[in-house]
Amino acid sequence: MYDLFFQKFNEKVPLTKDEEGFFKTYLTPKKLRKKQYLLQEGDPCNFTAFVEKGALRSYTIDEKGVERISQFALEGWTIGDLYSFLTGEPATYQIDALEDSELVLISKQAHEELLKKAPKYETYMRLQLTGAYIAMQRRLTSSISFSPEERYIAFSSLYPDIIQRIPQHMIASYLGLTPETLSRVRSKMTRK
Amino acid sequence: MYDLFFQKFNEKVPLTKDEEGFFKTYLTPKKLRKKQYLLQEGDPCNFTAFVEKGALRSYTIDEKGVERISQFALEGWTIGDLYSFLTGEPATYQIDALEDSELVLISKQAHEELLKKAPKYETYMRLQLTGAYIAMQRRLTSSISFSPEERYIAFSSLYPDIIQRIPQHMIASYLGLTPETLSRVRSKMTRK
DNA sequence: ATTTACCATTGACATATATCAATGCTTTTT
DNA sequence: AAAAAGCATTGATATATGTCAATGGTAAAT
Repeated sequence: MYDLFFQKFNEKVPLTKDEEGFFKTYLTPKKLRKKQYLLQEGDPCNFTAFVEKGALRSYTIDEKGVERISQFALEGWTIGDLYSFLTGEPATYQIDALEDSELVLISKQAHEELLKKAPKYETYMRLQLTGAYIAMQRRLTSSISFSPEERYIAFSSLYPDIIQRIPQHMIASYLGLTPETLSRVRSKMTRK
Repeated sequence: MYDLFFQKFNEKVPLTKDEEGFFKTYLTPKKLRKKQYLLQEGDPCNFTAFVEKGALRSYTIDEKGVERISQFALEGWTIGDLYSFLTGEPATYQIDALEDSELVLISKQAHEELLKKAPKYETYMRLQLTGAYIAMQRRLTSSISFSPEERYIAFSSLYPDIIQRIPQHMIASYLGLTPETLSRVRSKMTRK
């Protein structure tokens, strides 16, 4: 049930079996059907979710009803609304399942207790955040400096598994393009 | 010399005077003249720099010689190339001073020792990173979803001090615009 | 004090991307 | 099995932004 979670955790911070057992008491499993919400806009996000199986996305909807996807999460990734999680403010993102999924949740309460009781958890969190920060910086640079075609190419080579599993118009949304533009970019690429 | 550094540190993680004294032994002061480099592309970034006084920027230069500013840092901010700092890889960013500046450096070596010896330092780092992550997420959303005018307005209200002190064409670069476009956006705004 | 570098603005024009609309295909729902 | 929904593609057109070039002002360097 928590296999992948502990595999990833151990890659960052090695744990003994006893420690794993201790951590397990703070984790909550959750299953989600495709299209089901994990988090609705306006609710406070009182968890982070690790994806054992499946695929999710976080996104906003603007005044015109256009979806803006801010993040995908496949197996081994973590997803949530960090700002809301840390501040208790209502979430600005919505999260739902793109496929039937199995998650491992860490509630805000568990998070706070673990920070107090388990130094290894704080280290894990720091490393998680570091990775997320670097990935986001790369994406920001890409968004500001690169053309749609360059962004799509970079995305494809970084996340080939997402290209396989996720509808193209969602990738367009993630890249900040219209579906039409992405379609044209792709057709221009294959013609080359 | 380290006044602002410890003020900000204490806001995140309170320290006793003794602890401050302990931390001080790991810090290095540095002064920089306007236009001087703190970090050149290709050198590994073996420090993070806290700005006591002055202003800096980090940026890349693309094949065409165009500067892309990725970050500004005024008093109380921290700047560096986190990826390079953590991995030891050559830096992808350059950093230089926009005004005469006074910095507090934490070397990579100091960073690693502090992580081992001072749990409060790890907490401080985690909180720093969390804040940086949230700020970057906001900026990314802004970059993908908002028009140049909206981006400029958001930036102005978030960082009025930067608007005051930094040349406009650098703000354009940060926002991912040409200087001409930013100029026109501004003139359209005032005409309203 | 003079010269030089830096900077913001404006105009004319080119180009990339969005928007609106229609079509056919595939998958899901009933 | 039929209907509906979701999706990718393509065309025509509009709009926003970039590019190139010129100007005048201001601050910095000599």
